[in-house]
Amino acid sequence: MLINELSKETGVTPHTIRYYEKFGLIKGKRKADVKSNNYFHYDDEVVYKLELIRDAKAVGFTLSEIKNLIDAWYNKKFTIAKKLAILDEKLVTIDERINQLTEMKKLLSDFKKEVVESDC
Amino acid sequence: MLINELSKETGVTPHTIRYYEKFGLIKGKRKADVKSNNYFHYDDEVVYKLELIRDAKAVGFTLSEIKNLIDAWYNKKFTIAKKLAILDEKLVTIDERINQLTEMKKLLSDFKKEVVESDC
DNA sequence: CACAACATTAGACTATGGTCTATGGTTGTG
DNA sequence: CACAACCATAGACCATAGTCTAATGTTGTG
Repeated sequence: MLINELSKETGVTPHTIRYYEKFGLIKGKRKADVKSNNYFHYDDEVVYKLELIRDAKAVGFTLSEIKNLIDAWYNKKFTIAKKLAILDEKLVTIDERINQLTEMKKLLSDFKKEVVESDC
Repeated sequence: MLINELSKETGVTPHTIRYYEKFGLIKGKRKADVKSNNYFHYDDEVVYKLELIRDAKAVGFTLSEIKNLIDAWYNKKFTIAKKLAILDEKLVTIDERINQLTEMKKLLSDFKKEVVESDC
């Protein structure tokens, strides 16, 4: 599929898709048999990657971290040990973030109680 | 205390403290009885606010959101209802983020299992 | 075939959250 | 009193993650 279709399928604008491509997160291919234009074609793997990017960004990973993750996922040159190292690192980060969020939640809940009780 | 002491106490650089002050997150006071200089003085409330800012930033709140939160905390002009609304909103955000992180954790854990199993 | 809709690249611009530099005045220790 | 260490303001600069514009070529429908 071409960039516009990919954009519609994923909700990521063509601009941002090109930005990600330049960043090395995804890759389109030019068809050798098409000589009249130089359009990039994208497959379902790219769709899945864009969804992964969206999710990973939502939890606060930077594009560089996501690149790392995508390499663990798709780069056949990476050894199993290396892939596991990347995954474990991200899992630790996620746990830390969940802990921080839980603490912040407690802080706000406690303060909320205070505010409610002050109303007497 | 002056800005340098505040910086040492909180680990936030004087530069960033001034940036936060310009942003409206904290406020120093000039002493009326000191005429020879125009130094700002900071009290313990500011120390606490800077710690709150550090924690809130760590969980992904923007400075604008934090400003909001600090207003709920310290702004005496806000009604109790308004304070509770702000707090509830932030609590919802935190829950959403925890859910997203939990999902991402599952995704990575599953993929990790796949990688481990591929090693047979 | 005109013309909209789509494709490409390169480069300028934006917001956020700082960080650094310049300039000039103040305070405290040897 | 020299001089380092400190304070203030203003404005330039940086990275991240886009977003927009310009210039130009291609494709598809009436």
